[in-house]
Amino acid sequence: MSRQNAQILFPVNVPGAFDYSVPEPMRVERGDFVFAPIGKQMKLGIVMGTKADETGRDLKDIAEIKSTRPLPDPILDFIEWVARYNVASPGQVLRMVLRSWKALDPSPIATLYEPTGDRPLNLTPARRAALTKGGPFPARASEIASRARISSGVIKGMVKVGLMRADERPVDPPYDEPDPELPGRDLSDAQTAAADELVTQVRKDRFSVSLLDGVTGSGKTEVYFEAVAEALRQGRQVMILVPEIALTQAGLSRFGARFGAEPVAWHSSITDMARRRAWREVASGRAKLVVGARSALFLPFANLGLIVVDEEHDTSFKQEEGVIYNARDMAVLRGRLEDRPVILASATPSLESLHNARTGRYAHVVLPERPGAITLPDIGLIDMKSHKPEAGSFLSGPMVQAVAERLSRGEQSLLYMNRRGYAPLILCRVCGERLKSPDTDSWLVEHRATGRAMCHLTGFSMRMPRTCPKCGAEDGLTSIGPGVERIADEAQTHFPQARVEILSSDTTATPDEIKARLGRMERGEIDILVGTQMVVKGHNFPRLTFVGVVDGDLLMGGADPRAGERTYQTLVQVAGRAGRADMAGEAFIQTHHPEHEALQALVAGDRNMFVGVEMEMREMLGLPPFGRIAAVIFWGPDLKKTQKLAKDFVTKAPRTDGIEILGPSEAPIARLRGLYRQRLFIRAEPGVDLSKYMTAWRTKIRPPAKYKIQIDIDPQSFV
DNA sequence: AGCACGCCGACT
DNA sequence: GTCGGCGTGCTC
Repeated sequence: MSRQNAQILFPVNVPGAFDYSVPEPMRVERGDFVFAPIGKQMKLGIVMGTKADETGRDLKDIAEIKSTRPLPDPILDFIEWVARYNVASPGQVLRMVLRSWKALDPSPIATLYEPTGDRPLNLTPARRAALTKGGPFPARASEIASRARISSGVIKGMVKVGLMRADERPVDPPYDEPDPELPGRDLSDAQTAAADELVTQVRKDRFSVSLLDGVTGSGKTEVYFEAVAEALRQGRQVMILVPEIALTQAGLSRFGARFGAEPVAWHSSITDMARRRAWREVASGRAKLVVGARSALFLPFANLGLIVVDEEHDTSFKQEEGVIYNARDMAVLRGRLEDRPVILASATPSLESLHNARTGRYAHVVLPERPGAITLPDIGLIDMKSHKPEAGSFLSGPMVQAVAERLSRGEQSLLYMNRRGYAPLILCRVCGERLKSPDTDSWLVEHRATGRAMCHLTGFSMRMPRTCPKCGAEDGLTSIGPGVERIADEAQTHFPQARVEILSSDTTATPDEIKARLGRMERGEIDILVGTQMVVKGHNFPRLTFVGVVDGDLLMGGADPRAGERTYQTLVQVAGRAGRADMAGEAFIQTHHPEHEALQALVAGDRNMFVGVEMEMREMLGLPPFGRIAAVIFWGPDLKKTQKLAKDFVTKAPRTDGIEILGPSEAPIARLRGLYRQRLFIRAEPGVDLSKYMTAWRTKIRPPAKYKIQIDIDPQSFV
């Protein structure tokens, strides 16, 4: 038998896999974890393929095979496809998969302690503290000690006298198994029919995509739970992707209630220990139900049975840094490579998914409104041209009137303002200076609650200055435009006796505060809640009967072709907060463009009308889903040279039919963290392999040091 | 990613 | 005169 050669992919940013020689008697196969020397270091890599050694090319030897189960074939394919599709290196994608590869080793063993249950009356204070404040058990002595503020010697002493039990156990125990046989909520006939359709797809056990399309309150979650239950019954694992914001304890407990066990949560801010445990249990196939943010896509499921993307239209599924990808699209890709069904669920599906459903590529499972259940409130538009508030105010007469009515009836109002802080612009009346973030073309936002001026893009923050930093004028700085804080102030001025609170994802608010605020809102202890995007999702406030959208135009204007779609989706979700229980709801949207089709469709409660107009526009312009778009951003420290890089790049464009180049031009945020930014759009006709085209193009030019070319396939953000 | 080589500022 | 700052390039 001849010596084996192996292609090894390392989790580093190199163009592809490297060739190594496999010393006999070692044999490797695709998916094996190996250690091999790369440069001066020994690194973990994955065998992507093997072949017999031909010409004795001088290759380094693989050092060691790790005796763990190999990565399954579908995820290896997935790594290569994701890299190719998004014009990234496979090594970067592998890095996302191997985030917690240390979990391959057996779980570390630790001595864990738990109370025996014995509770004599005459406990010393330290021992009592260990039992009452030391939990949850079992835990390491050091954890119990720090929670109970005692020394760990106390715990050892308690073992001796039989108050605690010590056990050698794996630190990463398996999770509780979800139980698919627990009864779900009662489903209506329409829901049962939809659930049956999804269950049928799961039973087929093959790749398929179903778009589960149902208005807020139609019970989408309960319906796809049936498909989840079916996959669990088959003994398979289920991956559920949700927008980051939905990964709250409240969001997860819905799953716990249905399946009798909390799902495994995966997102960017879990602890290292939780991450390692989750990765290990997912890779072994023991973790059955995983609910995660977009990065959960890269978990190495051993036995995947179903993928669900909840709120599939949500923009937070787009990763904008590092490897740029759209998790919704990659979820469909993963489903195809795993040959398993995918469910995309939304009350306001993306136009791309709707198009795929209409052309028959996706199954379209539509949930009608539940009879008797109140869904969308009555929606009215307030034309701000005829209902102009006085200067420095932002709530129109009809809006204030609507809130006043709710107050007098003891009902709640929600004012939606998708801008954090007090005012988005600080302007000097004397010299006209606009306060900006250092080295960045982005205004500083005034935050009165903290007395600071902050950049929401770079995280820069400073004490709110008293004098103009440019001309030194005192009292020249004015706050321009509204943020949630300012709207809350204005509401409080109108209604001094009302209980007004703010809900925004701000640095000042801890998760506990936010939870407490939501609780107060649910219990009716708040009259007027002023909130950002954060209030949009999933909360049910039974006494909320009025939603006021302060600025219905925020997302419109500008050159973003998805603005209309996003406005529509956001407004449907916001308006849907009102009147979910048995009280009728009403929503007002303040706008300068009441004629806009997104708003007209909203008032008419006619999604098809909006979708029709929007699709026509997209088709005419050759935009997705009727064509494909890529964006290229050029970054560099010198404006002229960055412009030149962009122009040179354009001259190197491979000549192909069906490609149109738009630009280059200055990016909307023309300078960020000291770097200038130029931007280019590429529009491709449907038949063109845009990823392949961009890859070929990218290899033709090498940016000078400190200059960067970033490619974004299917951009969502036009900033 | 991480390691080495490289070319310019503050130390004995 | 050297130590070391991190900017740049390379790893089968």
